[in-house]
Amino acid sequence: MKRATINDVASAAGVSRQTVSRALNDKGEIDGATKQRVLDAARELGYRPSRFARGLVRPDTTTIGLVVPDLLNPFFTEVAAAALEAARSRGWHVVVHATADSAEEERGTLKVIGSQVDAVVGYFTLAETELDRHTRGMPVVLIGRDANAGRFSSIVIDGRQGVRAAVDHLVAAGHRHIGMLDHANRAGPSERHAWFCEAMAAHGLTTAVTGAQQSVDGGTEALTTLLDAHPGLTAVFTFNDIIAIGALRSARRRGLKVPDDLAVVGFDGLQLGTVVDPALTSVALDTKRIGALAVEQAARLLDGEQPLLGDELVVTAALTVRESA
Amino acid sequence: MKRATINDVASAAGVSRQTVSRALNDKGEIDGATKQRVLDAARELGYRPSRFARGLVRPDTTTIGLVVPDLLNPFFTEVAAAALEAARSRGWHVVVHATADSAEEERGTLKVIGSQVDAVVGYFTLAETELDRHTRGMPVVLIGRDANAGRFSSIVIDGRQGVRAAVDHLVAAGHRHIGMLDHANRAGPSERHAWFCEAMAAHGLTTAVTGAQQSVDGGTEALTTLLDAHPGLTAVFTFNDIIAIGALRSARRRGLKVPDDLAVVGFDGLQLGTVVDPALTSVALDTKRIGALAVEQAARLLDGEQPLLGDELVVTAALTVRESA
DNA sequence: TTGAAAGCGCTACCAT
DNA sequence: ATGGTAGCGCTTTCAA
Repeated sequence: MKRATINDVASAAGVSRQTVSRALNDKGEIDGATKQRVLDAARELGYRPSRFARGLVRPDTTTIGLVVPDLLNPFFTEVAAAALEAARSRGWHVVVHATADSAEEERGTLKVIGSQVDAVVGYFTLAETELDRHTRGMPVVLIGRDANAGRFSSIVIDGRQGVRAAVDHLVAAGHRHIGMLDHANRAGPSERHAWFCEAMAAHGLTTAVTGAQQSVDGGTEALTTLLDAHPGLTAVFTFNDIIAIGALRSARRRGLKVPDDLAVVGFDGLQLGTVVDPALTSVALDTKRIGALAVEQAARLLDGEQPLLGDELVVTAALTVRESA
Repeated sequence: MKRATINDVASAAGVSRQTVSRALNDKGEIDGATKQRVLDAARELGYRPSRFARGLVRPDTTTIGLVVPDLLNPFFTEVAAAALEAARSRGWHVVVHATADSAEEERGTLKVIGSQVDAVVGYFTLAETELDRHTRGMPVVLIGRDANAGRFSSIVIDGRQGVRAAVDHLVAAGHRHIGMLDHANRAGPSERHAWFCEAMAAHGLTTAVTGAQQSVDGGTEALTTLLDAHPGLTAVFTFNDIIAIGALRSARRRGLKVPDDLAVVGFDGLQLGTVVDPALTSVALDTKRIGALAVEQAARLLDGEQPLLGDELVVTAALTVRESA
């Protein structure tokens, strides 16, 4: 069944389109009875004005697509909340999509989103060529990808300093045997792993690594695996706070006191880290800044202004010392 | 500066509109050189096709507005994730707005969202008359409001059974002095408070209540206040899990063992409750169902199908016993 | 108070 | 391979 249009309502009510428009938009200059008749006809037909036809005539509204892997992961939620706020302050709309870290979902999202938004902001794992194909000409701001060379802008996450500070902190506390719980769901070790190794190497230390699923349970399991293989470890650095919280739980189950028997340092600096006991020490990212920066860059791209470049797009991490290390 | 249209590109490239359209949409039947010329002109002018004009011509896309108070509260995030998923499976788009629990923001959201979405789903505190005024004729599905009488549908949260089960559970464990940490940020006690009192009364018990801000810190403070005033309490029921987690922390700081010295029961059943120690016992709401149901009802309203009615819109709560009680 | 006509930007269809 | 024409559904002049 086709949707009723303004013309259907007009003929049903025995008036012209513009009269319908007047009735629906509470314009003056219309007879009370006529108005009522039109309203009734509209309800009768289940008429709803077309957003598109309206948008075509009315002043522009900007809508951006925000793409995150998973809204249940607090990190992405914090970024999303920040992006939403930044968009709101500009009077923009935000369409949110979750891709579950799947390339297939990313493609689907882009296809669906393509003609519905003015710009896309968010997390993608797709290759640039494919991204390009699906977003022809639309401004795209990536987060956490080193892609400022090509067609895309990217908010770059630089955790090198922060991770270095974390390792320094651990070493200063006397730790020499520090392991890492990296992520496990993609090909190869993470950038965070590289930063960690670099920092360790600066102290002349080596390390042991285990991959963990990106969930609390994943962290719990992974720490068990890691400690079974390397019982001498006195500290662990994790890919993110979620995994760290799992590690905390695992340590507790083994009867290890944190931070005395085992120090734990996460990455992300989630607010969530303050509700666990002991509160999580973490290499903190400014999630607000990430979201706001991404939207800001999208705005510049949309307005044809000078886009942010190089350092302006970099978000650095800083060590937040709480209780777990 | 006005946005470039397809006509601008056409004249710049010295071709007709349709040729521009072909070039941009990768249609065949176009000379390679021409296509390149058009693409160059488009980039030159910063041309981006109008979503609205496209939408007008292409098959309809449904977009709904999802309104939540706060994306940083995991409860709403869980509901939002479920709604997103339900929408995705229908090929719908979801525009997300956060209102920060402010009536002013709600109004702003409705105004902005009004002509941009096909239906609105979510949390509102605005009076029905005002909601009506801002949403003229658009389907609206409220969550957690008893509004199925008027123009609006609402997903009703019925925690009576669940709260009753929680109190039964506590009483069976020997508790007689059970307090409550209610919310504090609105006028009057909550419905959850009423359910709680009712369940207590069924056991011939009375209770003591303190209001808490809806945050972890709020819960921490409130439990301190409550216990200072009523040192004899051996258990507390809280408005939600966030507050309960704050209470857990407060108990720990007082040196109280949970659940031995103080049992704690939350409300919401968040996944977050499993990462704290002890894991939180909670009256659990099926957040997935809430989100899915709200979208389902929106779908029926949009399609003019028979909407869900009465019991079909009710989501009940069930006690999830973990470690804290 | 109401209606007729124009046009928003785009794509589909039919010519050429 | 390219262009002309029509029309998507709506609002906004301008007349009546």
